[in-house]
Amino acid sequence: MGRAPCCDKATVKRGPWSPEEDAMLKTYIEERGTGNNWIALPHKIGLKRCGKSCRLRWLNYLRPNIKHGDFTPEEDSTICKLYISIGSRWSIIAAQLPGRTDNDVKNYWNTKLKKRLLGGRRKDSRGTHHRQGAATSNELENGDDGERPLSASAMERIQLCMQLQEMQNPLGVSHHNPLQLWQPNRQVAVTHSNNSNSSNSSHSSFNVTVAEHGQSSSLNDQHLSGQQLASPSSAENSNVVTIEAELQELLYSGTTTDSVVTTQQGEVDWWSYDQQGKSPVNCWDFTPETTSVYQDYTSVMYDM
DNA sequence: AAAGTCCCCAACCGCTGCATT
DNA sequence: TAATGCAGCGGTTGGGGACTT
Repeated sequence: MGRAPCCDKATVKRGPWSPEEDAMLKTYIEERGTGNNWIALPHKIGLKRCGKSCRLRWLNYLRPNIKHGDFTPEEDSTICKLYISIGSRWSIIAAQLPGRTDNDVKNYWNTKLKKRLLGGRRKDSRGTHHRQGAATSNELENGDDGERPLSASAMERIQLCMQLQEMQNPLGVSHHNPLQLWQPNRQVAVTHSNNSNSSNSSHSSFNVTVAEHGQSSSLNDQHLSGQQLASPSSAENSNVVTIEAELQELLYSGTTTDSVVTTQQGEVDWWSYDQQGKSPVNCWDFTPETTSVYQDYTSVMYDM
C-alpha cells in the first residue's frame, strides 16, 4: 500500500524561496516554534509550500547561527577524516562542524573536496606527475575477483585510503589492487545490533571489536604495525606521517612532515557516536561489507 | 559579444526508522 | 501486530552564474 503524499503537489509552490516567504517562515518559527509538525506549519503560516520544503529551508538557511561561505582548512580536515571513517553520513559530519548543515557539507564534498582528493594529481619524489594510485570505479567494480558491488562512497573511501597508503609507502608493496582488501577470509569480529544507542542514523549498525591488533592488521603487516606507528623512534626511519599531514598534502599540495603518530599502542581505536550523534563511543557503525577495509587501514593509519 | 560548457548549490525526491493509533 | 504518518536523511536534479572558446 502506498503512502499518501504529504502535500498536494499541484497546489504547493516549488522552486526558490522569495524573501517574503523566508520572512514569514522565520518570523513564525522564532515566535511560536515548529510545533513538532512540519506538515501543518505552512498551513498555519499561510505559505503555499510543502512542509518538507519549509523544514529544509529553515534547517539549511533560516535558522540562527548558520555559517555560510568558505570552509576553513580545519573544517576540510574534519570532513575528510570523518568521511574516511564513516562515509557519507553528512548529518553526523555536519554535527562536528558548528554552523554547517549536512546539505552544505555534502555539496562541499561533492563539488570541492572530492575533486581535490580523488581527482587531483600530485608530484612524486622525482617531481613527475602521475595519476593517483587508486583505480577508477569501473576498474574496481570489474576487477578479477570483484563479485561484490560497492557503493560509490565505499569506492571513494578505498581510493582515498590507497592514496594515503601510497604516500606512506610509495615504493613499498602496498595493495595497489584494492580488491585484495576484500579477501573473504579476513577476520573481523562484527556483532550486529539494532543500534539505537549508537547513532541517529537510519542505517543498520555493527559494533566492531578488535581483540588482537596483530590479527587485525594483516594488510599492512609487511610495513607497519600499530605499535610501530606509536613509536617515536620509528618515525626517524620511515616516512610515517600523521593523517592530518597527509590530508593537508592531498588537499593543498603541501609538503608532508615526518611526525609521530599517536596511535594507542597495540590497540585499534574504533569509535562511533552516542545517541545524539555528538560524542564518540567505542564502536564502529559500518555496513558489514565495508568493515574489514576500514579496519585494515584505520588500524595502521591513525587513531581518531 | 554571443554561444557553449562547466560548476555550484538550493531544492526536491524517495527511502528508512520511529512513534502513534 | 499491522497500518499509518511524520521527521530525518542521503542521493539527485536543474537553474543560473561563471568561465571559456
